[in-house]
Amino acid sequence: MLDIRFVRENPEIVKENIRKKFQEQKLPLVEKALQLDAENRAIKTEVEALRSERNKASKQIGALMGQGKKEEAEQIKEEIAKKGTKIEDLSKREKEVEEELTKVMMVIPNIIDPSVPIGKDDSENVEVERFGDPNVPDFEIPYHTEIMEALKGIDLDSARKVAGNGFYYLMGDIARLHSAVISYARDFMIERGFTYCVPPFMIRSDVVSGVMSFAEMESMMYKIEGEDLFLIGTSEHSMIGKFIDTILPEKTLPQTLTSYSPCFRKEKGAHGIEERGVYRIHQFEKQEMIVICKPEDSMIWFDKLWQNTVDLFRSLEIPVRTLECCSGDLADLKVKSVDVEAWSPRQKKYFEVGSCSNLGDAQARRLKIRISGENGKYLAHTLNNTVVAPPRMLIAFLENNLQADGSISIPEPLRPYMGGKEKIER
RNA sequence: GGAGAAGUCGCCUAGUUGGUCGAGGGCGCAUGAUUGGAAAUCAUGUAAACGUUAACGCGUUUCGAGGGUUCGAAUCCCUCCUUCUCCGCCA
Repeated sequence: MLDIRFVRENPEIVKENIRKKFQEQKLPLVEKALQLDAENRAIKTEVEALRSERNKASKQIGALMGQGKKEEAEQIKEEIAKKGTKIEDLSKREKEVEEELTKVMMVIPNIIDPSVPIGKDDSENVEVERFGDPNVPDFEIPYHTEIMEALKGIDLDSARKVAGNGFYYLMGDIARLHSAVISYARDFMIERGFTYCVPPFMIRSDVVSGVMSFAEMESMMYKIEGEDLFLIGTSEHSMIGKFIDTILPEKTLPQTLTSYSPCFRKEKGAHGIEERGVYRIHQFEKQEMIVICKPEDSMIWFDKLWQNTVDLFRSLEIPVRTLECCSGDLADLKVKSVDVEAWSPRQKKYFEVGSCSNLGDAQARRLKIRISGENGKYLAHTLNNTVVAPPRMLIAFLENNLQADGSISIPEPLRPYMGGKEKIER
């Protein structure tokens, strides 16, 4: 969500930004916002003048009543009553206009960073850098569920009976590996100075609309029946929500947090649930990192954040690359975003295992997350990034660590979390 | 889940027969005076959002949130949220 003042002063920049994101259908919204803004201010001027008049008169009545001059007071009362309906009408209109304006402002996309490549959709995302050699072994790598099943590590049939498609039972050493990865990732981030946090797994609707766009909400969030609660799609939601309506002193920044949570997603729309496996599912677990910082620091933090994920995967010998999200693929709230992708020796291509985003002040404006400093108060910047989401990362892990004999070698750093095991065998 | 109490300007607190209360006091903080310097003391100032203005300023709204009654609500009514105490239940 942009600042209405920015739109007022820079309508052409806002329009150009919409064009860059290939959302031409939203161009008329800019004019609409400007018109609603003008109307809003005109109404405010008028209604506030009327209210001012009424307030003065009310004070007069108070004074007269105090002096016992009832008749004079009654006279003024009548005069005010006549104007009352006009104030009411205007107030009503004021509210309508404000609501409409907010609605429009909610769907005008955030201004993207100048460094974001221009492109229509995900096919035009740009590879930035590769880390590690994408190796392909000389034996065949099966589909990840087959690797897991061979190790008695997954039961999708039971999961379908119990919860339906898009759920899983992880079993035995694979389940343990899953927990090991989460624990390892947690400690990895704690060592880098992040504060560990376990947040609420459900959040209220006002937080939901503060942290994501309406479109996202529709396609992602599960609502609890009969309650004003939603299951979180990622701990970013409750972690950024943690700062709703707060003014942070400058010296408390940056806030760097790493959080664990299960994540629940409808996955409605574009992709849907994959038929077999744990690539795209309704429920998974994730270690996340978020940063709240001063606006001038957000790009520095952006680079530090994705680097953390790259380092984590590299510490487990998994080749990765970074892929920059092009303008058309960038969610409306985001200023810049880069995906971390892991190498799949089976598919001989990279696939997404994490996403790092700089939201600028968009979430901060919706949630009123501000910073107080020497030069007054201003909106914070918010960022988030995946440390690791184990079910999906296990695909990369298993494919890259599979041995010719069907066993899985466990990289050194993970062994303490696996009871010292060096490999998982059939 | 049941019964009761409460939510005021960074913190503590005054304010319940509705009217000079957007709100008094204390602490904290800022500036100035005093001092060789500090402490102490004294003085002044100290919420946010929005509108308007070149600016000083002026105005509107906000006393947990949202509605209502009224010319006028921190004060009365309704709904919700949160906290505390007691009881019940339960990882």
